[in-house]
Amino acid sequence: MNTAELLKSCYLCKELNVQELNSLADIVLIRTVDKGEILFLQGDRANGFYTLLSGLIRIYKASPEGKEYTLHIIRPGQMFAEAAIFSGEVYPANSLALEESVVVFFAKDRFVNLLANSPQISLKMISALSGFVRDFNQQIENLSLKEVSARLALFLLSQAEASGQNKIVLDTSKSELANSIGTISETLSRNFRKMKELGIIEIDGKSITILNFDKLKAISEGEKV
Amino acid sequence: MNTAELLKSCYLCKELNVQELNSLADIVLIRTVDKGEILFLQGDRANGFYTLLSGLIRIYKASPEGKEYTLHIIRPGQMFAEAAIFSGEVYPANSLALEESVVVFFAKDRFVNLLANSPQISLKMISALSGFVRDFNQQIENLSLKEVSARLALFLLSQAEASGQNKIVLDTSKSELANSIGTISETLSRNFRKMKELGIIEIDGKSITILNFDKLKAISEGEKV
DNA sequence: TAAATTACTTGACTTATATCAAGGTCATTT
DNA sequence: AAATGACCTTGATATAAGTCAAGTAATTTA
Repeated sequence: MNTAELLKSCYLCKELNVQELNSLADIVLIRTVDKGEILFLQGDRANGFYTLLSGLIRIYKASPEGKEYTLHIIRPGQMFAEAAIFSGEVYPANSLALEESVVVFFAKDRFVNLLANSPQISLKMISALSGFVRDFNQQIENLSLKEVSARLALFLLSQAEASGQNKIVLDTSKSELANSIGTISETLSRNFRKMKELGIIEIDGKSITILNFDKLKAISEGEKV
Repeated sequence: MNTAELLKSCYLCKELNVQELNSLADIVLIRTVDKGEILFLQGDRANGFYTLLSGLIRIYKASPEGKEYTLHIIRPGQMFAEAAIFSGEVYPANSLALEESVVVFFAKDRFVNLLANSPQISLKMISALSGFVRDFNQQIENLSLKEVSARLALFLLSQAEASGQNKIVLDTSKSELANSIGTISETLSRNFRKMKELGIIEIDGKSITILNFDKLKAISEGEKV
């Protein structure tokens, strides 16, 4: 895969078109970091920020007494060390690869230059990130719905709404779905069965048909199943 | 409060300094929307995007058959209708104030102009939003820790780490804390008591002192209490 | 200061859901 | 066609946490 294609997987670049991705690709540096390797240390001169393409990075500080504490665990797609580039000239924390990782380095000078010349790119980045902020906010709201049935109902409704159809075809395994709505496959399975028995949905493998939208909506709003 | 101060509460503007906020303030329009009022309709010409300062906005579409469905519920701090400004020239959905709301309108032309002249502002906006994306991601991770004790331990540790002290003073009510870690006050109360009995923490009203960091860490990682 | 309101704690009870264990279904390989 | 393995379903059980109800402590109002 070329650099532009790789970049696309970052939250930051989600809205960019091929041309824009290419102009970004020209100014970044892609680097592989081995498991256990240090990417930068607290106090190192900070000339830019990073995004993570794959792997896992730990950002941590060491207190004067020598105790370490974790500030962030960085997951693929995320940007990190961006605070450094204007709050000061050095990284305020250490970073360590918890797994073999691929990172993208954005040199501050070149990045600012690019933004100055293409405000359209700024706009798209801001927009993309705002969208994620909104979605994650929503997801946090949803996860605090206590019942699995409510979260499942919400998932089904949002899928149906997004496609404009009453038939949903899962694009993941049911275990993954379970995980994404904050439960386990057994519980998901039981919830599906219950809804099926009540005539709310019909299931055939990965395809689910909604038969009773109103009931599903009521469940998503907390009604007992 | 003046416009610049109001703007500061948006995710977008979190990193901006007074001067930058002022230059933004010069190009935006603040508007109050009554409960039940429509801000824009699907198909309306889109010259810019919004952020919400207070209130609650529903973004929804109407299907050809006349059925409505909600795309997003916008909460204070969030940006909305930003997709419109480059994907097309019209808003792709309707927006309705569910409560009396205060919104900020950013005209696209003026905003792009500002970004082009001050790439520093772009950089800070991108950085601020990236930070929120990371934090929310983290919060989603944390909420899916099944045990309340683990979530509470995580909260205590992160507070202590942030302040560098082993004494935490809550800046909210305990009910609010309960809600923010995804439980209710009774359960929180019982968890506090348990930790107190085990000598892990000491509580006096709103101030909590951590006596055993290691144990707390173990609990945050799933150890039974 | 007393009364009243609000916030927190505690106990008894119920329930949703995770866990453990077993069996079934489906697709792919041999 | 039999065998393998991944995924899903189902049942039995245990338990964390929510609900309901009552009491205590803290704060505000009069």
